[in-house]
Amino acid sequence: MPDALTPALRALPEKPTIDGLEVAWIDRWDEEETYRFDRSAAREHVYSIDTPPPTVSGSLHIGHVFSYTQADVIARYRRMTGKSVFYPMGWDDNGLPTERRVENFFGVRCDPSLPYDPDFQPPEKPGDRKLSISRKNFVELCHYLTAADEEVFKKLWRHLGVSIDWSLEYSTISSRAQGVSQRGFLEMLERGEVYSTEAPTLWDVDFRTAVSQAELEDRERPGNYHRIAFAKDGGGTIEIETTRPEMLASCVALVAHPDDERYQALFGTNVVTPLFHVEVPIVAHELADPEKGSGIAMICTFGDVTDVTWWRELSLPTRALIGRDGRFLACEFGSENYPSRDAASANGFYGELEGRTVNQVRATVVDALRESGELIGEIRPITHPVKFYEKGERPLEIVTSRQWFVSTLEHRDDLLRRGEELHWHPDFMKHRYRSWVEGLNVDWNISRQRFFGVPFPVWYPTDAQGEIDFDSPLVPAVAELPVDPSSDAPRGFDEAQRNQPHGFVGDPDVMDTWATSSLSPQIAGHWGTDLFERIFPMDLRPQAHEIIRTWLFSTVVRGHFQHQSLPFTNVLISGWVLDPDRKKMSKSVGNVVTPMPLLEHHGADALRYWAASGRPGTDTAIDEAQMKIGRRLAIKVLNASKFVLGRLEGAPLPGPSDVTEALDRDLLALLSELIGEATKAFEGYDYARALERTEAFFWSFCDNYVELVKVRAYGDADSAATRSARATLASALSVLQRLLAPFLPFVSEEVWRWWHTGSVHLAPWPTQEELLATPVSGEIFATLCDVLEAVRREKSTAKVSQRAEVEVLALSGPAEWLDDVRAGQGDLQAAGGVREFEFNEASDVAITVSLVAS
RNA sequence: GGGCGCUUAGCUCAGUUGGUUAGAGCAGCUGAUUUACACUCAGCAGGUCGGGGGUUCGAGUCCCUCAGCGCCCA
Repeated sequence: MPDALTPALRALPEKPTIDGLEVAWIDRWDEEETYRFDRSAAREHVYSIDTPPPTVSGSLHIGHVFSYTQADVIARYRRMTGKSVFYPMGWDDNGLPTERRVENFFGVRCDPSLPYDPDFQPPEKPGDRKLSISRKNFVELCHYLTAADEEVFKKLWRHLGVSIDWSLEYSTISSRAQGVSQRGFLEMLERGEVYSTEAPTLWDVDFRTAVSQAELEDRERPGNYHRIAFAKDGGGTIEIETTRPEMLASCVALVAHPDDERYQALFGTNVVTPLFHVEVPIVAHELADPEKGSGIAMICTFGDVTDVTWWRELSLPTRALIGRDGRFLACEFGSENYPSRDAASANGFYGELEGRTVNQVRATVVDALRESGELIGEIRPITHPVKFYEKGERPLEIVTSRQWFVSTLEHRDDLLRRGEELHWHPDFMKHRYRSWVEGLNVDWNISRQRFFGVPFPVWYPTDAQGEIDFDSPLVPAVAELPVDPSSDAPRGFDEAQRNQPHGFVGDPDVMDTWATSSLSPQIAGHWGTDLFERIFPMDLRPQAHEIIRTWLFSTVVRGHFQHQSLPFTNVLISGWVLDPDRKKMSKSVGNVVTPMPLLEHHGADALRYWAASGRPGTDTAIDEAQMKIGRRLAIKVLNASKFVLGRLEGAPLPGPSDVTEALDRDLLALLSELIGEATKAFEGYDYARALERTEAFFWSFCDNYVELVKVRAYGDADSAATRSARATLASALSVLQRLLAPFLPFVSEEVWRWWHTGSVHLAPWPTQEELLATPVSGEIFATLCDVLEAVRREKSTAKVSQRAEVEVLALSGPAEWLDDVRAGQGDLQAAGGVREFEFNEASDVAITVSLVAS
C-alpha cells in the first residue's frame, strides 16, 4: 500500500470547525510544495492545463470563482490519478483595458512623440485634463498598476484553493513572453502566414486603433432612412435609400440585385451624385437586397463592411474621406480620383465638410439635399444593427491603413478540421467554433495602433526620397529578441538613420492581445526548451464560451501554423454566472457580484461546491442557498470523520481482510460501484455528476450505514463482527474523503491528515481493486435501509423519539428478502431499538412496527 | 435569416443505450432532543415532465411540429 494511504491515527480535535482551514492549509501546501509540477516527468505522466490568463484590469467577479473551480476540480482529480499536473497561471495584461484603466486611474494619456522622463511621477489624483506622457512612461505605469491588481487576483485563487503551481507564473507582456511572441510572428512571416497591406480596416475613432472581426459586436441603434435622388444620364432620377447620407462624397457606384427587374435596363449606365456631381456607374451584385429600401443602394468607400465587399469584388475606385480621428479629410473635386461635372460647386460645398465629424457632416449634407430638392419625402426612422468595437462607445468607421494580417481565410478548411478533432466538453459547443470559422470574412488583423503591447519586430527601409518600402521588412534574428523597433535599430543601421532617407523606420504598432495570448502554451511551457515537449499539446483548455472566437480560435490558428497540431486535446467550456434573476451580469447594469465577501462568509469549500455543481457549459444563477449546502456538507465531512475515526481508536486499524459481515461487504460493493461511476464521470469531464453521486452516497453512509453499525463498532475489539465494522468504516471513510477531495480540498485535507501523514491531494484516487476482491451481489444495505425507514416512519408518526423501543418488528416477504434482513438483524436491533423480531415468508414484502406502549 | 441550447415539484436541478410507481436538495408542513454533528435527525406533502401529433408492447427520454426563454453566427 502506498505511503499516502498508510493510516496513523492521531489525536482528534475536541470541537472541529471548518473556519480558518483555508489559511492553515494554503501555507502548508506552499511549504510541502503539494502542487509543484515534476519537471522531470515524461509526457505520458503529465497532465497539462492551458489556464486562461485573466486580464486583471477587468473586475474580479464571481464568474472567476465558477470557472476556475471547475478546472481545478479536474486538475485535482488528475493529480490523484498519479499525473504530474502542469497547472500554471498567467496574466494577460497588455491591451486596451489596461491602457484605459491607467488613463483614468492616473489621469494621463500616451503621446509617443514625447521623450521619456526618468523622473516622472504620476499625479496623486487625476487632474481635470489628461496629462500627456511618453510611451515609455505610460508603459511603466501600466506595469505598475497591473502588478498591484495581480496580487488581488492571486489572493483570490489561493483562497479558493485553486491548485496552481505558482512557480510557473507568467505574464504575456513580460520580456520573455515578448520574445516568444515576436519569434512566433517572425516564423509566420517566414512561412508566409502573415502579410501587411494597406486595406480598409475597422477602426475605432475614440481608441484610434484598428480592431479585428473577433472584437466586433452588432448593437441595435436607431437610424434614419434618407431617400436621395441621383440624376440619370438621359434625364430622370434614381432614388436610393441610405442611413449614411454623410458618405455621399465617397460614393463610387449604385448597386442593385442582378435579378431585380426594376434595374435590369440600368446596369452599365451612369448616374450623377447630388451636391458633388460625380458620375458613378450602376452595378449589379447579389448582396444588394431588393427588399431593402428602394432595392438600390449607394456604394461608398466605406460606409459599412458590405461596401468593402462590393468595392473589392467589383473593383471600384477608392474615395475614402474619413480620417483616423473620425473627421473628414481634405479632398479636391475635379482631380483624377474625384471627377466632378461641377468641381467648383462640389469643392465649395465640401469646404463646409472638411475637418468636421461624421454627425456634423450628416446634418450639413441633409440640409443641403433638402434645399436642392434631392432629398425625397420624409426621413424615415428605423432601428438597425450597427458594428461596434466590443469595448467602444461609437460606431466603427472603416479607415484605410497599413496593417498586419494573419491568413486565416485560405486555411478555413484546415481550421474547421481542427475544430472537429478537438474534444469539446460539452460537445455541442463545437458549433460555436464552426459557425465562427465559417463566418470569417476578413483575415485576422493583428496590428493595433496602441502602446502597451508587444511591438512588431520589424523595420522598413527608406529610399532616397525617404519613401518607406513596406515590401522588404528588416527583421531581427531570433537570438536578438525581444526587440522594440521604436528604440532599437535594425542590424546594419544606426539610430541616426531612423526616419531618414536611405535609413529605416520602425513599425509603430503593437500586436493585438490575442496575437500574444494565443501563444499561452508556448509562453507557459517555455517553447524551445525540453519542458515544452513534456507539456505540448496541452491536455486541457478550460475557458468560457464567449471567448471561443477569440482566445480558443486564435490559439488553434497558432498551433496549426506553428506545430501542425491542435494546441490542446480537450476543451472544457464553463457557463456564465447569472444574477439571481438569471440575468447576465454586467458592469453597466450594476449586478456584478464580487467573490471575496462570499468566500469569507461561506468558506472556500462552500463556494467550490456551488461552482462544481454547475455542469460544463451550463449557465448558472448565483445561489447562496447552494453555497450553504456546500458548507453543510463540509461540516458533515468534519463531524463524520471525527466520529468514525473515534470508533477506530484504541485498537490497531483493521484492514480490508477483516471485512467479513454481509452488510459490510455489501456496503463496500456499493462503494466500489460509486468509485466506478465517479471515475467514469471524471474521465468524461463530468465533474458535477461525480460530485452529485459522491455526495448522495456520503449522506446515506452517514445517516444509514453509520447508524446501523455504530453499536457494533463499539464492541469488543477481538470480535470478528466488530473488526468487520471498523474495517468497513475505515475503508469507506478513506475512499469518501478522497472522492470529495477535488471538490472540498480544505476540509478533505483536514480530516485526511487526522490519520495520514501525506496530503490527500497526492493520495491515490480510489480504485475498485482496493476494496473487495469478491463483491457480494445482495441488496442487504438497501433492504436494511427500507426496514429502518419503516421503523423511523412509525416513530415519527407516533411522534415519539427515534430512540423509542420497538416491541415487535414483524417482517414478511420472500425468503431471500428475509435472509437479507437477517444478515443485519443485530445491527437493526441496535439501531432501531427492536426487542423482538418476527419473520414470515410471504410473496409480498410487509413491515409491521409495534412500538412499546408509552 | 441560419444554428445551438433550455423548458421536469413553489425554487435550483438530476434523470446515461427508451424499461417497475419520475428522483434529489432547498423552501414548506409535522415531529424528535444533552446526540459525532441544531452548521442535527426523522417523517409528510408537493409533478398532465412547455403544447400538439407520431414511432413503439412501452416515451421525461426517439421523430415531427408549435410556443416561450437564452445564446452564437450572418
